[in-house]
Amino acid sequence: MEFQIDQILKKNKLSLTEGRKKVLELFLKADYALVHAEIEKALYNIIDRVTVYRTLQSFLKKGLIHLIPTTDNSIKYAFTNQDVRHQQFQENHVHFFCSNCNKTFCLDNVTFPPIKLPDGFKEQFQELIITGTCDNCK
Amino acid sequence: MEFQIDQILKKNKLSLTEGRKKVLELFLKADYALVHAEIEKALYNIIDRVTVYRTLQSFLKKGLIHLIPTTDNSIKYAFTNQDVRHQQFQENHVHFFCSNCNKTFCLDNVTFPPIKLPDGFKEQFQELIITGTCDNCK
DNA sequence: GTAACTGCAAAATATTTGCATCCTT
DNA sequence: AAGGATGCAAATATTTTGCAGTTAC
Repeated sequence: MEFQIDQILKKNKLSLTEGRKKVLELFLKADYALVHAEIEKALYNIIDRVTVYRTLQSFLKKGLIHLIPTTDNSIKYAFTNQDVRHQQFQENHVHFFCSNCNKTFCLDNVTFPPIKLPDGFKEQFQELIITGTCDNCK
Repeated sequence: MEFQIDQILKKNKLSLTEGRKKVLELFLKADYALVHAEIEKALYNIIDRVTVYRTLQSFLKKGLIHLIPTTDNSIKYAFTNQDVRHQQFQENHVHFFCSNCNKTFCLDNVTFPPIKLPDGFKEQFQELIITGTCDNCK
């Protein structure tokens, strides 16, 4: 995995610092979206809270991770699947929020048809958020 | 409108206090979702910041307003259309986020077909967030 | 009259910024 | 060597809590 991590950072023109490697490792190991607090906690006394904020910003800017809409005043970040990156990322995207374990998953393989909008509204992209119970919690 | 405000509060078993009337009035006048900061600002030196927090909580609990997922670490509250309340509220719901004016609208009349999920995932409800430019900003 | 609501103060959290130092390239 | 990244401290911003006083019914 270390090799993969370095590759991803290089490909995105991000310098290979310890903090970035650690944060990226967390995203690769998790199959669900992360919030700042989880990352901060996981890397407690390894990298600083502020560095986590800045690392997330730089990952976001590169498109390495993306934001997932939430209703709970948190920001959820999900690793952007490198394969779908140029295909679906800017288009329709499906996320699943498990109301039991509170985890959010990207459903990269699920698609949905575009929806017709009222006059005057012009769409850029659509994202679907499905709430329910996930595979682990069923 | 005053009559309407009182009616809505009564119907929802909420006492008719000045603060609640003012907050509800804002929701009725706006055709888009509000965030705490907007409400606080609009009612500056009329009702306290803390009361706004508590009023939003009580409206939420009654279903008078509902949450809209956002990616920007804010909580957006939209007035729940009384007509669709028992029909669509717990089911599929469509919101439109205008990337120009940053306002979010409920599209009560737009519907979409349910999406098939991978095995193990069980859905409760789905909500679609469409980003683009709204009627006012076109 | 009583329970619920409100305002104020303060505590607790969360996020951002500045700056000196360290690390990657 | 140089620019960018980091840690620490501190400034801001946001949200929650406690409590005494007030209001709705």
